[in-house]
Amino acid sequence: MMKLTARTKILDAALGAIRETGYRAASVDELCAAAGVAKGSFFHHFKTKEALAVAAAAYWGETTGELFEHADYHRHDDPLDRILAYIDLRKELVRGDIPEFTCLVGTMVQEVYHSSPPIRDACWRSISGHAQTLEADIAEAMEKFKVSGTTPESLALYMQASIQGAFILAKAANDAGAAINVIDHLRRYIEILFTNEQKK
Amino acid sequence: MMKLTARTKILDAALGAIRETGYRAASVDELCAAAGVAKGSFFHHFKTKEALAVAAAAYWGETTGELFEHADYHRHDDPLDRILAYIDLRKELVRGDIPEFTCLVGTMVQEVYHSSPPIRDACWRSISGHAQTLEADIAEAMEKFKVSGTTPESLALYMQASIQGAFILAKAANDAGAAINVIDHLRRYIEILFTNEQKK
DNA sequence: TGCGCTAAACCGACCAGTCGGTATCATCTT
DNA sequence: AAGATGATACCGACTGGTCGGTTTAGCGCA
Repeated sequence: MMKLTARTKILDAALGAIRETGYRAASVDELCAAAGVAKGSFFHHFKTKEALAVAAAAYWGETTGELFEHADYHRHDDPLDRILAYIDLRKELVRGDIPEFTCLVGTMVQEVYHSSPPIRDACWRSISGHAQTLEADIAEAMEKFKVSGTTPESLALYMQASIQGAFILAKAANDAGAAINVIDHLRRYIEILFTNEQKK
Repeated sequence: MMKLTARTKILDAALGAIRETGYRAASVDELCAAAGVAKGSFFHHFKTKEALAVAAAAYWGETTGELFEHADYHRHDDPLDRILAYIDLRKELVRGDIPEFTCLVGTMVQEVYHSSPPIRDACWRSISGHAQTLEADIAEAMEKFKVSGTTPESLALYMQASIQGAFILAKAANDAGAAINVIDHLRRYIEILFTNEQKK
């Protein structure tokens, strides 16, 4: 079990606050209050607010990584089924309020890509790292269904882009349904991409 | 020709600054300096910074709306060709530095969807308004190629989501190529969605 | 006694927004 | 024609408050 130290309490608070209000608007004082720690503890554990953001991006990558690692979708024998089950899982995760299902690093990187390269790179590590976990299944499916004209890396990143775009639409429309609609199209793309090519 | 008043100078400065650094980080003083106007003028034209953001989202919708309205892709006879040419145009627009081709409202809405409903709604009007300009072509193509299982609105919004996701990846990877890769997949989806269904 | 950690007062920089004032110009009055 | 009026555009010093970050004093456990 994870220790409930000040550090992890601050990280958990950061995840929630940044997903709600963004990086700049989430003040250190606010984070400390939400985490139930004093400001001194914050700067004891993180040299700067920027360092917290980098740590939060890594923390996000770890926690979500575990979620997907232990998910059921890996159980399917067919690689395409695994990919589609992954998409179904992403769709299922779109539940509750918007800050609860949207992506920390996708939110953060828009704000800081220009002003903070360290945070930007940490966000990219999280996104691309997650995308990489899909590449083996995609490679296997591409071979099995004789799909060419792209690469597992390229397709995995496209899936992440669609999902990130789904979150933007959900936020703008203030409606989770907008995200669901996007994920349904992503599923359809994958489906026909792998089943269509065979008919040629 | 547009009058070069303080108001439009501020709006133009806001477009650039917000796309670079985000809404919160773009301070009023900074915007005034970039626009070459005094702070008093800013608050003469916009009651609050939030009001500027709402106006900027509308202004963004107008200027980009004109760009697409007068673009060449409408000339194709075939509706599918028009859609694909639209995607090709979006791909061509991915040039130069990242702040120059990314979307103002997509950037802004992530930051403010929770804290400012007026800005959020203005962003949604811009996104959904642009998506609507694609619906007629999509409807025509769906009928011509006998595609069912979705709606023009749904597909138009998916296209916007993919493009927004493309921008997020480009920002995170600090590489416009990441956006190109996404748009290529979007094109492939549209292509096989309309040409595959016929073979069934 | 010493050390990892926490607490809260504190600091300068910067923030959005205010306010008193000037410049310009079209309209009305005489 | 000349002067008065009022609306609009613009200016920049100023304010109260918040920001990230520092400092100093103390707590709990070895």
